[in-house]
Amino acid sequence: MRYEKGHKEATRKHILDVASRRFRKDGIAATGLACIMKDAGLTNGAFYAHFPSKAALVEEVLITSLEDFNNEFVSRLGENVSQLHEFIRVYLGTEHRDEPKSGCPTSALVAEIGRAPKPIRKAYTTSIEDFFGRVSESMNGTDPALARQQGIALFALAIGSLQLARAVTDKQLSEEIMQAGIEVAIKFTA
Amino acid sequence: MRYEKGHKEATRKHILDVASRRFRKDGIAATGLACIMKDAGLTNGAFYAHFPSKAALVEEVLITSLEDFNNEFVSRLGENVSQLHEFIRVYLGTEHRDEPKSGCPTSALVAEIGRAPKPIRKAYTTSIEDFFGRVSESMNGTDPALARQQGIALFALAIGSLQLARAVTDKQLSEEIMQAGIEVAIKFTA
DNA sequence: TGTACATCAGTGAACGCGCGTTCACTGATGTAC
DNA sequence: TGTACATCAGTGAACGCGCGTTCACTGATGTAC
Repeated sequence: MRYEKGHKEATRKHILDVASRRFRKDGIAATGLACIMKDAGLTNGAFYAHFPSKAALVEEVLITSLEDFNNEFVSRLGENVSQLHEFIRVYLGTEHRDEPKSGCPTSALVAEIGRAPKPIRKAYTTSIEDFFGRVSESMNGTDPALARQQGIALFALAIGSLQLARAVTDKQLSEEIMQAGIEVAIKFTA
Repeated sequence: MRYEKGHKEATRKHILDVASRRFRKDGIAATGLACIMKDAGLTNGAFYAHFPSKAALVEEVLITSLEDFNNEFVSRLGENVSQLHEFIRVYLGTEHRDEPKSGCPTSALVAEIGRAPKPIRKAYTTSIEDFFGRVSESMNGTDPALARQQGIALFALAIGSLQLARAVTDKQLSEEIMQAGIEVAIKFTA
């Protein structure tokens, strides 16, 4: 997050990083450009030297943050199932639940993406399709079609559980939701 | 949706209905009061004769729409598993995917609820806790703790799948996501 | 029965505010002769 | 080496607009004598 003013490409990347965290924390619609630029240590007007509009920023944030997440996700997966189980435990853990700003972009933003204009939804579709491909590849098994189906459903289970765990105020219920997601996911892929 | 002006209680209910649909369609943050009141066939100022603030409206909308959905959900469930499977097929169907405004409030709003002020999150927690209780009751089986765990995970899988299916632009991928959710859910509860 | 007043739901203009966006400008750095 | 000008990233005030909210008002209905 430390960066020097003056180098345009670095500033652009910096704005993307700041916006990506803000969007995941507060939502896209609820995050203003002024607030992003202030967080980035810049003034309002500088934004339009880097992006043509808020919509363009959103699109690029989604592409880059999903790519980053995909890379991190796939790097943690390997050939054996225990690595997948370990990942699910981290995904449905209190740290990830309590830090949406540095967490999975899909769980934070998927509903808003569903309501967004087509270019944004298209950018998301490309990224998630890539993700599904990588996940199903990493899931070993004789039947690749089944691996893909299980990969998709497991991801849906994970984002649904995380969102529920984030929404409820009761800590015990929140833990229970995450635990249910973990155990059912593990049972199903065992 | 037909209603007569002049009876305060009916107008209040009407505003709640209209707001509930708008929130599910466009999101809470993105929906303005002026737009809700216009949809309801009333003028701006009338709002504050019924609700003290937008936050109060949101809270009440969540309570009532979740209650309505719970009632509909539970009424469709019975003692046998095939009814549960039938419900999942409807939940993860094209009609529900394409009509969020009359669909499940959780799948549309859970992420925004997670970011909302505590009173709103508390209202949601009460409703969803009630829902989990009813679902686990309706799932027959010897072990009630297991029924509850499966009920929670199944719901998480359903909302996650629906949100993903709504977000992607590729129709085929969207169908595939819903199908994966249905098949995994059925396999798991068979 | 007719008149006077109270009640009540809803009207519509206005408020301050923050939004996304624009633009004339500043000040540091690079280049040319 | 010094001077003149171009380039470039970023500044900060301003734009129109729609937001949530307020409030003086209207007009229909209910109540009292």
